[in-house]
Amino acid sequence: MTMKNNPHINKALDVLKKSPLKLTTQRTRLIEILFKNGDQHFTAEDVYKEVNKYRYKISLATIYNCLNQFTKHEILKSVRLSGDKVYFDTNTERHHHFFCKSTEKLSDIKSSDVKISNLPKIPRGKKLESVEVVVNITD
Amino acid sequence: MTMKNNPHINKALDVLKKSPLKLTTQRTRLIEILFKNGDQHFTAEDVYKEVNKYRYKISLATIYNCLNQFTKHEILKSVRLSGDKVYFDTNTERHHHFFCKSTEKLSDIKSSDVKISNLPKIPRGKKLESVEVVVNITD
DNA sequence: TCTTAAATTAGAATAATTCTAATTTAATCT
DNA sequence: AGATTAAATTAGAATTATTCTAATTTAAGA
Ligand SMILES: [Mn+2]
Ligand SMILES: [Mn+2]
Ligand SMILES: [Zn+2]
Ligand SMILES: [Zn+2]
Repeated sequence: MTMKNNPHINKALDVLKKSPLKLTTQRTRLIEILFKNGDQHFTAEDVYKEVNKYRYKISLATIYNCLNQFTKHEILKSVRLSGDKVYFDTNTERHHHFFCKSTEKLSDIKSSDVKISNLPKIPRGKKLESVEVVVNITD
Repeated sequence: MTMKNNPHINKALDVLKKSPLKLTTQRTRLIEILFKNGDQHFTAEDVYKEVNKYRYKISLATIYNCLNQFTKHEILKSVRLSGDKVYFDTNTERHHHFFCKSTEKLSDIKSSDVKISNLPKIPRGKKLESVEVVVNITD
């Protein structure tokens, strides 16, 4: 009875099932672990450590493969910011972040909570892709 | 008569002279090259390639050392964003950026050109360090 | 000119991520 | 169910940006 019917997990598993990706043991296990507590931010290394606390082991290569595939299929979102590591985010909506330089942890800022005005026009010939706001904080 | 009295170069050299850093041939040369065209954004590797087009060679280790020291002494500013490489910026004022994912080039957005309102309050116990806006664009 | 702390350098080390190529497995097809 | 095969998993090697090490050189002051 290990935490059945968690809506975050089920939603992510549904997206996986509707994608062309195969439903493997590793992918199912990863989704169960990553989504069990709702919105989270983590690096590949975080996931590797967390996953391998359990009896079932997953290789680091597979963790990278899965996180990247999940991102491509919008089960996760990747967040790249100051620092060398890529963060993955269970929140795939458009939103912004606090980043604490002391703890190296991200937290969400709802897109609707920030109003950006007066943005200069996009350079000629280019098109807008996204606007990312990072609010850096410290302890 | 190699481009004497360029105000950008002179300003940067002045900051260097007022700092505790020694005035070496390599540092002077770097400042002459980096500041000759006003505001620029570049990676260490960019600088390495550019510098070594001239007869006077500077090692990659020295380029990293200098760029980092310059940043510490506010001759340059570092900009870290999506992607693995650190960018250095001759504009040390607070400002924001366009980042073109196709060309991997940065361009400036004046801080005063962007109005950010409704930012949620900083998490308890933390203090604000900076707000960075990156407008991602493509060709 | 002498002294010495700081700077430069080549090359080794590191760290996050991707790649390679061998093996296993999920899903489909008799 | 058993056979087939493209996709997935994996260990370990490779890659890339950056930092470190330790030997040598140099700037700046006495
Ligand atoms: Mn969240
Ligand atoms: Mn600029
Ligand atoms: Zn988030
Ligand atoms: Zn800039």
